[in-house]
Amino acid sequence: MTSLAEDPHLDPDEAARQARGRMRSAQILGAAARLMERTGSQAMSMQALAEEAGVSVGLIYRYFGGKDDLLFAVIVDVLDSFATRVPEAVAAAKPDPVEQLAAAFRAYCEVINDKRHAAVLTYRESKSLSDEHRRRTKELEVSTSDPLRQLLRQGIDGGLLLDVDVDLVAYNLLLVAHGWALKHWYFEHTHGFEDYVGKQTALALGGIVAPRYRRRYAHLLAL
Amino acid sequence: MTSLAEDPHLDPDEAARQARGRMRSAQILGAAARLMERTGSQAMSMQALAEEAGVSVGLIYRYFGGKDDLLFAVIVDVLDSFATRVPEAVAAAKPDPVEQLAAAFRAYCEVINDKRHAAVLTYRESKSLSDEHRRRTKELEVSTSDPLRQLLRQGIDGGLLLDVDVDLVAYNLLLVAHGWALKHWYFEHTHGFEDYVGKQTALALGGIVAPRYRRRYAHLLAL
Amino acid sequence: MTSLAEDPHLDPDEAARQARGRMRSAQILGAAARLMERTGSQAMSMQALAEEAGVSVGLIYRYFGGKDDLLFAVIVDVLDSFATRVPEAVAAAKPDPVEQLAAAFRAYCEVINDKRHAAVLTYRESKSLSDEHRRRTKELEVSTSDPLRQLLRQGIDGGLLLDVDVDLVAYNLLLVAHGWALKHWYFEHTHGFEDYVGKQTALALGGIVAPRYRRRYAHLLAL
Amino acid sequence: MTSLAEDPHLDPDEAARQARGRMRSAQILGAAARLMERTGSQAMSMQALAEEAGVSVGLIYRYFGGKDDLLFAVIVDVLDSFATRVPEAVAAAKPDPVEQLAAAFRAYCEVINDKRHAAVLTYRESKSLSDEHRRRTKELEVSTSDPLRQLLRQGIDGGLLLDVDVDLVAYNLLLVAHGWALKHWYFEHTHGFEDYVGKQTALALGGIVAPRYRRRYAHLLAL
DNA sequence: TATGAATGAGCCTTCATTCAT
DNA sequence: AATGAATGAAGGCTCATTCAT
Repeated sequence: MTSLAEDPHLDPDEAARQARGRMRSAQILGAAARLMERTGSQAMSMQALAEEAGVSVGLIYRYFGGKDDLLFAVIVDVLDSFATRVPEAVAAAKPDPVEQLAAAFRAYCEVINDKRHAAVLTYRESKSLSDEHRRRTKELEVSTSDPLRQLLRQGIDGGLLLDVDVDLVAYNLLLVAHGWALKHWYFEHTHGFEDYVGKQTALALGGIVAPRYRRRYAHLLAL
Repeated sequence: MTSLAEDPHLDPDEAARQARGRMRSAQILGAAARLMERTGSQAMSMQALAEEAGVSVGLIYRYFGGKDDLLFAVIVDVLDSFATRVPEAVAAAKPDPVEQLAAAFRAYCEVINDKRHAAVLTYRESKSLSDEHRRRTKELEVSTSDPLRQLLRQGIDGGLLLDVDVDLVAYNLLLVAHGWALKHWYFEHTHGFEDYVGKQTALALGGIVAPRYRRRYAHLLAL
Repeated sequence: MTSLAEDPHLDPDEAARQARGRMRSAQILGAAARLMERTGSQAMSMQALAEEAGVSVGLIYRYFGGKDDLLFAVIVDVLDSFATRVPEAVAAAKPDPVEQLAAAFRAYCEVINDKRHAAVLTYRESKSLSDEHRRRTKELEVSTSDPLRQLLRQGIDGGLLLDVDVDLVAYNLLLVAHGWALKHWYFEHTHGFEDYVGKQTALALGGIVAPRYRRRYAHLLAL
Repeated sequence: MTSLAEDPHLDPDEAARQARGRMRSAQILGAAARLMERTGSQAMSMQALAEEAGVSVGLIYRYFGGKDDLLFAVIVDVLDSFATRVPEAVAAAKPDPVEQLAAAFRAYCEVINDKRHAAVLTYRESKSLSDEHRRRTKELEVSTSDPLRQLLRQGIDGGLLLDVDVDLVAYNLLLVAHGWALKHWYFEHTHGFEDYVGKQTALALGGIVAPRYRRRYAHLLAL
């Protein structure tokens, strides 16, 4: 009921309980993402989810407020992954805006590939969210795309990129990254994931890298 | 549902009846698209649809087989518009693959703008379709994107465009066209429709027009 | 549940345990009465009761057989108070049937005032009891009202009271005593408890005291 | 949907529909009162009600907003009967406050006897009502008891009755009237309805009729 | 053609009860 | 003695679909 800030020195029982709780959450969340992707969030019945997750119906309600919160939690889980892994990828890339942009885009795609089931929900199920949840989702989406916008801005300011509409290009990159999940069933047979990311990177950068720097980024622009 | 080519020799009563029938269909279809866009197809109740359309529940079942058929009909209605208006736009454009490509893309965007409510359903509600309907929807989508692929192929063969992956670029163009409907609530405040189409055309072509022809298409590439 | 007369020779540990047990019982029983009065016994969830009582759900089941037994225990607790305190009040009053009747009535009212939460349950929740529990409740209610009937009979036999229907008058007195709990929210602002008891005593006796003895009981009959 | 004030000249179809609607309402309301009395309103399941009423579950929701509204409707139905039949009885009685008081009390008892199932609900189920419904119920109860208070006031002003607490006596009369429903299972074997009403009238009036007028109302005061 | 009353299967959610710790 | 995670049956309610008028 009352839970102090998680203290690692808490008694072991409490720690074990929390660990089991997190496991349960993940177990249910994963099952929910799978089912929602398969049939849509509205068509997913809680009984079906219980079966897929291997728990009882009642237990789902101990961990999540209800169907709405569950959808929200699945979406937040993806957006959180973006918030974690994209900055990591940027930090690991060469200290160059364009290289970092490519790395960020790849990171978006990788998260989407990892959480393919959940990623499409952002696009498909936003109407099923409550007003409050929709608002918070939009906030997260915006802040999630911030790295892209910052790098684009840096590239433009440094003369590496043409003076494009930053918001629009960032939106396109996200759209294309989600495109892998949306038509995954189609592309995984014709293109592999690496192929998809490489070609999309080349297409996207091809339209915005300043001509004089095209040679420098030839490894990214090669079709 | 199945309507053979109308017989011009039908008696006048029959003609009037068919006209009223088509009007009823459109009336219901429009209301359905609006409601589905507002809340998702699953959340739309047939009783709510009846009210929105200004008819009784029973009547909907006289014109459409059921809820599934209704969703399918709404989607087919959009895809039909593509099939009609894109070729028209191509025929009306200058006889140049790149010009025609731009015209086709604009036509896609215009249809999506006109039927914004219904357009998003293609992305959002495909999982709600029956297997048979989903199969036919995919078929239509593929044939719908044929003009793009043909024009890209022509442009590449004529040396006007770089040797890009035709399927991928066509997919991107459709993705971006639908992007207008998906984030319409966001862009309509920052970019107008014309702005959106112009900039997206420039971005897309900027990445694929062969360098030596960039000047010829400067009016399309201007950011 | 079943508690034999405690053995005074029990070891001290056992005694302490029993004491804690009784405290727990009272703690849970009080919380149950409060919650039941607030929302009805059916609407009271065992988890809510656990929270209100400050114990775990499991513990409730160690002390009470289940929800049904709990309701029964709450009701029995009130009826037990009647069985204890009414005879005490009668014994403490002057040795006169009418004085004792007034004292008994006052005692009923006092118990009801003390256990207002639980008292209404007798009226409101009898339908929620199992057949067996309902039977035993009725038995207790009847024996609970015995003092009233006996005193009325004595008064009539001694010529102090008119020859009224003993059962009916006893029933009325109980009804009016419970009336304090039923409309407590209303009367506590217009009449105080003392006012209520005094006036009701006067009204009830006013209708049944033999005319020739009205002066003797003027202190009870004054409106 | 839009229903003008009921016009007797409305087309016959509409009239027939309204008639059937009222029949359905009564059919469901009666079944609800029976079941609620038998097991309590909370324990009554909507499926059980549907079966008892001989309709489908869904239909209940066409006529009543839900379980809450149903309970409220049942209670209002009783209170409405009071509002109708008590004034009628007063008007039909001799033009004398005490005679009219007795007639009013009898009318209360008769309504309660007729709608025994529903009458107890006022006492038992008030906690199951929503705040708004409880407020409106209380309003109705107060106005329902107005005739009693008025007649008592008249009797006192005319010197026919002792100067008793009007609110309290009115409350007692209602309590005793409901007492017939509350312990009906007990009294119907020992007293008949007529016996109950007669004796209660005598008891109640016996305590409040001014001594000098006791002979005039001997027919009401005879035990 | 058109209506809308009626149906009932199925869904989300709650909660009494159990049991491993 | 005490906890609370876990279960699953049951209930309120919705809504796609039918059919008499």
